[in-house]
Amino acid sequence: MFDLVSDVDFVEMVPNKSVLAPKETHSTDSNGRYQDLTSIHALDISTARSDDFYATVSGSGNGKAKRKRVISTVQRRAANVRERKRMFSLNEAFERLRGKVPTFAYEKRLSRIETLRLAIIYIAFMTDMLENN
DNA sequence: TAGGCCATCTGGTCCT
DNA sequence: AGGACCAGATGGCCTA
Repeated sequence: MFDLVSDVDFVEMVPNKSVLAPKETHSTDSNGRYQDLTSIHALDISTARSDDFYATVSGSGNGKAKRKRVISTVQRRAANVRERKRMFSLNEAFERLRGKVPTFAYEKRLSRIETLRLAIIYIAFMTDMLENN
């Protein structure tokens, strides 16, 4: 079950893609998306009024109107930037975990799901070692 | 070409 | 009120 651990190799896995950093340039997407999303500092949220962020939605049967949060384009872009940063830090954590999980040196870079599964196996193995020694 | 993986966007919900 | 978190959708890239 733990055969791969016999060839323990804490090789630093080099990412084969430069996908670990948020996009720093404007997109060339044919749909024109990702434009001006580089820096949160470039976003001007000051012009948006809080009233702009809510819309009345017809109720779901009980006649009561719901207040749905509707954000402006500027706020949506800011949220997108935050989400990219969040995913970036998540990927950094995955990268650190890859560095701790033993793999064969010639193996290709572990995917995120592979990293998690292997980490589970590795932790179980180490726990077993501790408990039986 | 299909399938896997990933980045990104987006809207909903939770939390501070 | 607004940021963090999450999951679904979408599209691009890569490999078998």
